[in-house]
Amino acid sequence: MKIQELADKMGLTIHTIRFYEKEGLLDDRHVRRESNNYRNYSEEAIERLKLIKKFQSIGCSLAELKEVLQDHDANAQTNLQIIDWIRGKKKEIESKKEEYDQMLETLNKMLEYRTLLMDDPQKAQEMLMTSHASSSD
Amino acid sequence: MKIQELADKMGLTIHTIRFYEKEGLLDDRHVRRESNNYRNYSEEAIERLKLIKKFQSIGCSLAELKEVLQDHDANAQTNLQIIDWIRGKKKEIESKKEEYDQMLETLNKMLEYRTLLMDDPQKAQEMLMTSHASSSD
DNA sequence: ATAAACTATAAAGTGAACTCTATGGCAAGC
DNA sequence: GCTTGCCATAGAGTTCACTTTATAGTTTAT
Repeated sequence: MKIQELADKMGLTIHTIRFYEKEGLLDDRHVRRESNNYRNYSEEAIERLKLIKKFQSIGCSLAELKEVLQDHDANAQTNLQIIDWIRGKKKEIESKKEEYDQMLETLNKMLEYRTLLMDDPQKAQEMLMTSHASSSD
Repeated sequence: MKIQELADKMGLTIHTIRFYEKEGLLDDRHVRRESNNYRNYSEEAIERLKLIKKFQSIGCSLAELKEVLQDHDANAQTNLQIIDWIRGKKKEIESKKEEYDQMLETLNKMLEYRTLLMDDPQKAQEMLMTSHASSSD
């Protein structure tokens, strides 16, 4: 598979894919070269890019990913470090989920205030006086 | 309250606080000037910075925040837009939470694989053959 | 009264993650 | 065989959110 095809499949630009390669996020399990020097991507490349996207969406940096996506032929020390990293990430994600729950509460209060502001500005003003649950503190 | 005191309270640098002001995230409810031109922060500044931090932690850009934290003296049109924004954010957060749940599953599988790799590399290898739930796609 | 510690502004610098530009080689259709 | 389009590299440019630097005025302690 050539670069444009992969880019289309993944919703990325060819620039981004080459950029990831340059950053060491892809290796020869994912890209090889044809005789004309064109890049040729394997199916594993798709899985790798999906994994990158997934990790990115939870706030991992590319540098972090580079470490953790290393092949398992790395030494045991690295393996232990990766286990630590995974445990740390799990905790991060769990506390992030709690943060999100709080945020939903905040957004609900904001919505209540803004809706009231449309219907009855007088009452909205009163709401501001008694609590501080708006976007206008 | 002077800028250093606020910075200490909020765990920010004075540079960051001035930067937020320049970006329009603070107004005269939060900062005024003393006769010597020093900034003087109100208690509302603390609440505002807390809100900024909260929104930032769920991935809002400062530009986005500037829009949504505007005072309620904006017109009704703006108010409607803000209500839309809040609704959109709620959906975003809810789907983000689902993503996080999936991610936790992925991490658990990675952890299982990496742990097995320490104890019994042979079996870990077999695991790779039957499923694709590792960092080594 | 002088040093230190704090305040101010304006502007340049940084790092992450792209994104784009310039330049040129290959390939497929007419 | 020429145009169009995809591929290559190298390097410059962009955006965001700070962060640092340079320069200078103000306040506080000794």
